[in-house]
Amino acid sequence: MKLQQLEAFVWITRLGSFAAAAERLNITQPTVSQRISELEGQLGVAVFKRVGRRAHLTEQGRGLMPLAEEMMSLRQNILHKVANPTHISGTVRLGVAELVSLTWLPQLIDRVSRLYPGVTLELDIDLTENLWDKLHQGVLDTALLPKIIERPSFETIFLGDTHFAWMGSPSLNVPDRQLEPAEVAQWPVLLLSQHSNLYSIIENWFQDGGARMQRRALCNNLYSIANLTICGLGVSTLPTDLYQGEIERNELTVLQTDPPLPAVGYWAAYRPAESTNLAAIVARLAAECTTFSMADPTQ
Amino acid sequence: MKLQQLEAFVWITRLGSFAAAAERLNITQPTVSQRISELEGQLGVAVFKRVGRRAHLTEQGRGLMPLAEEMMSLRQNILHKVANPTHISGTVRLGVAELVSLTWLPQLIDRVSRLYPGVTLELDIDLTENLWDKLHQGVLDTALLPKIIERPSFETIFLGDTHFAWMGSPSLNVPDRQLEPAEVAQWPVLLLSQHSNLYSIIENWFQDGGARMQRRALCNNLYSIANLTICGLGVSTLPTDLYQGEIERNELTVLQTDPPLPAVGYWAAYRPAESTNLAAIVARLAAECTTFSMADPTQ
DNA sequence: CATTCTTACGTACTGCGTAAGAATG
DNA sequence: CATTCTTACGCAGTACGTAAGAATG
Repeated sequence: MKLQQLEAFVWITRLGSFAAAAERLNITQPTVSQRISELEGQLGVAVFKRVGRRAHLTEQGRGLMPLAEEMMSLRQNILHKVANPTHISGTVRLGVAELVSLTWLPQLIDRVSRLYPGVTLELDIDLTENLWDKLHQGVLDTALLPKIIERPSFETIFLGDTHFAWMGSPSLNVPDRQLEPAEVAQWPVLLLSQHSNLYSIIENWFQDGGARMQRRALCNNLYSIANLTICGLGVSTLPTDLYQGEIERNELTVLQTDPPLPAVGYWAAYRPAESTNLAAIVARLAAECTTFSMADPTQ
Repeated sequence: MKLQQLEAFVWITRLGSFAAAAERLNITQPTVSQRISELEGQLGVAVFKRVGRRAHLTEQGRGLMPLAEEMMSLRQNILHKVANPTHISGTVRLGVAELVSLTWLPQLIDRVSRLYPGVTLELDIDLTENLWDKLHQGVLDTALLPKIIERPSFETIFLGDTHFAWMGSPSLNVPDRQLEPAEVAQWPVLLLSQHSNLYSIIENWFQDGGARMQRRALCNNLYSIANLTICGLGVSTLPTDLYQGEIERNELTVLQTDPPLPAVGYWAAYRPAESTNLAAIVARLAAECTTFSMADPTQ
């Protein structure tokens, strides 16, 4: 019996098909078949019943699953507790909300590559909802994103709050006083796509203020939104920390609003019994990066 | 990281040398070296410090040991709980007190080979003390023997009591009444060797009765002692069940003694976290055999 | 100098991917 | 007919044993 066989078994069970497990493990699907048939041969029992083109767990398979998962987590335990970080190698599929990609991500990558030079990060920058979906599907190991609701099937680590403010080009001649939602609504709004977390925050902000926004554009790319804002095409909600430079150079003006925009909490999420607990390592490093950068933003 | 590597590591640590682990695992010593250097390479830390020609655990090695042992026992857990017994294979080194070899052993072998056809038993019939030593050394997986004192490092399963009686040839003209130790001492005694459990029992029996025996012969083989007894060379303590036939055929006579000989409890002993928990399986089967045979001695 | 671990090397085998096949919805 | 698993086959890397070497008590 080999660890690889159990690993294949675990991922087939989690993802529901041999093919999905193969993709997840970066091996071909026939190889997954082979690992399972070897496992079954050595145990002397079938762990999957092949009904049609779908594989379901047999009774024995259901018994095996918790033990195999324990095996996987024990392996990772060994790697954590006794292995030299320099020699840990593997790939972490890291989903990143775009805002994070614009702030802490470079630090995180730097930190990972210094502490775990053998670890490769596969980045996927996407919108919040898509990231959760991919986490569930097992396509991602870890995601850095705003936590909307509790997801009991994942561990989460708090990363930090990000503060947003309405910003616009100085050419908009924004008055230097508190503005209410209805006043902000006089300018067209540049928004992140509906799948994003920020979209619903802004929608609520206007709704609660009894105003209706005029959407100038939806975009799935925050960086582009900032550019469009600088060009004077409308107002948008941007992270204040990130655009401090533009504000000081008078390329962007902050709109003082009442109520202010709520702070957005960001979290690292990962599967608790991750086959590679590199997922957890990266999540923890991410948390370190943000506390670090919040204490000393120049770093 | 592979299970084989951890297995080698565990056995080196238990037995204290690469060579001993190699013998234990039925592989060559260079192969053990290779497995360890691979393990160390993949963990990026040395688990043994090679001081002189002796290998001692490093700090990381000490951390690894409990995790590796847990891994081994988890593997065996899987084999037990989900594997088909017919497909379980391996070798169990079974130490057997000679008395057991003369009574339950054939049943045990039969039972093992019927339930676990893939399992090979390597029998080692020896005296009690030697069996304990070999268990400690890791040469044996399981031993069936009288339990003299508590051995906290082993699990034990009670097998049953065996009753002994003084026996002699009818040619000795044993009187048909209760004999005291001093009277038994008139005949020369045929004894199991000093390393045996029976030896000390008999020595105590005479001592407590205030008598001194005349030792005719010490032998490490109970079967031979029985033969010598039948030939009239002296008296000996033999298991009553086993020699019922000889008694009925008037080849042996039972000496009625006061006090009678104490019953001897037999136990199966094995390492708790045995790398192959086949050790535990065999111990349990042994227990089943004896209860079986005591309920129905014809089987 | 015997014991113990390491290194070197040849061989046999295992495990993977590609490609083709079978089954199913 | 697209999707999913199985089978067949060839190649490459792995893992073992033998043999020789180094170190030590």
